[in-house]
Amino acid sequence: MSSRPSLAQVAALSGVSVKTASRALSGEGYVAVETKARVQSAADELGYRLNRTARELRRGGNTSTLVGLLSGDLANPFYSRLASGLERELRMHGLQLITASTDENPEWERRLTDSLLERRVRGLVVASTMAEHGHLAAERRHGSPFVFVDRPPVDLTADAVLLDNRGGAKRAAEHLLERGHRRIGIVGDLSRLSTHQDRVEGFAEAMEAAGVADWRDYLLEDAHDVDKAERAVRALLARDPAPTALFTTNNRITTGALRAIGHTPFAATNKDAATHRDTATHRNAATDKDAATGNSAAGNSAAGKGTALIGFDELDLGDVLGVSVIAHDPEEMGRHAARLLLARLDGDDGPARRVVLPTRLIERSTTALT
Amino acid sequence: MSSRPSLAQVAALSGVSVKTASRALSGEGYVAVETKARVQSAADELGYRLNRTARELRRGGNTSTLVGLLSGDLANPFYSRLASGLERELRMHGLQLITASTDENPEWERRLTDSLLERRVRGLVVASTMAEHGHLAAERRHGSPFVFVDRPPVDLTADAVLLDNRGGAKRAAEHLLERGHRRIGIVGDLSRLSTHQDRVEGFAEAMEAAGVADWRDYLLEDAHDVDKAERAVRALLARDPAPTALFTTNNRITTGALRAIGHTPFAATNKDAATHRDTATHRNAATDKDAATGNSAAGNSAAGKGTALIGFDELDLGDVLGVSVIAHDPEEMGRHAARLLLARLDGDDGPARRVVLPTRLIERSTTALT
DNA sequence: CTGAAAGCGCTAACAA
DNA sequence: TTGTTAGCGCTTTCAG
Repeated sequence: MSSRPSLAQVAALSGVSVKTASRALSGEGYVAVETKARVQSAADELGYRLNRTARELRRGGNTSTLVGLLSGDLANPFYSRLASGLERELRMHGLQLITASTDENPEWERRLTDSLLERRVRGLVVASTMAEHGHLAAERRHGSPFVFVDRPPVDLTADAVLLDNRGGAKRAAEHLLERGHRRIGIVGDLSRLSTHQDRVEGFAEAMEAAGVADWRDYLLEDAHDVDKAERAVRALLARDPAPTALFTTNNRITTGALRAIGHTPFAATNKDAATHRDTATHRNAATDKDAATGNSAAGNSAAGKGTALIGFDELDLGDVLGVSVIAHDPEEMGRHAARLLLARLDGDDGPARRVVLPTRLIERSTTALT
Repeated sequence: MSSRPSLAQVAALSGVSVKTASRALSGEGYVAVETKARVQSAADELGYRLNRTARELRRGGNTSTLVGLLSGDLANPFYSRLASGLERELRMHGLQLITASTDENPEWERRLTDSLLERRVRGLVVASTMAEHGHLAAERRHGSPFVFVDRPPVDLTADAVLLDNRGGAKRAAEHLLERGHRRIGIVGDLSRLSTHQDRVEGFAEAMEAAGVADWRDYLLEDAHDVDKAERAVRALLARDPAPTALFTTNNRITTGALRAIGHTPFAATNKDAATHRDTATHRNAATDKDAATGNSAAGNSAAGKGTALIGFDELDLGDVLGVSVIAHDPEEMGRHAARLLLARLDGDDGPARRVVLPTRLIERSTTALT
């Protein structure tokens, strides 16, 4: 627990001035080889390690190598893949990522933003959950570049990497309409999120163009987690008349829907049940053998089995399961964000850029013609 | 792009000393309400923001609020869920997570570890990919607590949160053996990883207890990504005699195996193909309609369709797909790591602790009796 | 309640 | 090639 050795101690031990020690260790040059070796071994002996924060303080201004990322929750594959793409790209340029989860809570987002800025991050990538961003206007003047991802800035001009939400959702609806569906349920995330609104809009556009005026009857919103989504879908399928198809507007809702619909490959022998979902519950390495009691998937399969489904976001096992989706590339979004940021750090002071990434329809068995 | 205002500038503008400004803004007290208000408004006017690195430098020692996490790749759900659990727990205690991906490359790990230590992180959580950790012994004496996750430290005493890899793998093998399987293929990750070795050991124990001596004939290792795993499984199934069951030792290998085996729910109508896997490829929002050409999943279904399968790690849609797994809770591992770290930061200097988290068998349709 | 001086660990600027 | 001095932005210490 002895406190860390400083450069001064290394200098003392090797009998040189602090500055010489600094030069020797930071590879600045202009140090006799012999001196350098002596300093090096003194450093090793003491277990010396540069204090990067002190260096950055002295060097002043923009020398931090930290980039902040604010997003909903890393456990969501969309965010984690975004983070992965971003981190890798930054790492290649000597920058490090510091992540903070907001849990889609504006208050947390505000607090964490402050905290990252106090830490003098070099830039900030944010999948914002806030309604507006005027409060960041002052920051921009102080030279911290922001890149918005997934959701655009409101009341603020800044770079952004977005998805073609509207187009993707429209395509999803068209795909279902082409297959003859008219009563199409749509289950969405938090209604305040712009991504949600855009997806509903795109959906609406296709539906109205097809002359389906009452599509709102089958709209369910604010299904923010898998369980809520499962319940929402179940409720939707219980309607009379029931929808013949579903559009789920993100990966978690699609997961919930799949559970509700019971698109299980081997329904007859499937022994899995709702109790298995909570992997947080540990039961001492015991064997779980649930009989079919309370098996929600099987239980409802009669109701939803024939229901067509298409989801926004690709799923990890989407290909194996055969789920039709509107796919896009979260890693690419992260890489793009990194590139925009790096350009700013490189001195680019042009007008704010907005990149819109495409989506594509992947047609699989959940929307196959019967 | 004007540089950030410092406390001195706030002090100047409000006509007080630097120290008074400091007191006013950091809520230290002993400031006249009126003075405090004046300083506050000056700070607002200038857009002042505390420089936390300067504060930490001055306060000395262990005042950083940063905790580092080193792991393979956030895009892997195991790591991202671990990170999520860790981050949330730390956040509740005012600490922030800084993540770095090693891509299972020891060289990167070493470099990133150095970098994090130079940043004076308060502690380090590491899913190490290195063969030994003796080089960190010096660090421990300087008061930076390490917590190893998933894989234990080698040549170093430190806290660790591990899985019951051996027990879980043994249980998997027993489960298959109980169902009458004898020729069981086992596909594993990088053979140098201790987790892999432990899982193979557990598997071996059960196999040998059951009198299956030649299990190694069906062992394939170093299938580190989904594609490699898919190919490995395909090769295994092409053997004569082919294995009747498979044990895949992590989530990515299981994914690859599912693709190879083609456990698709609607095989007859499944239109998905290998080309869809690369979501990195964007094709301008176009519709992908692949005919069954080159559909690897369907193509091999004849070979592997009847093959039983159990995987280590839960899968996102494992319940819907009906895949039997040895499950555990990555978030819990993260939370545990946080707790161990927090205890150390709180002054706990007892002997190194080792937590072993249980696994549990979830029996689903891929190992159902036919 | 307020302030002046010193210093955290490091490096820029300027000497020698 | 090496050393000295000053100072990054903040807080501690000690006086007012």
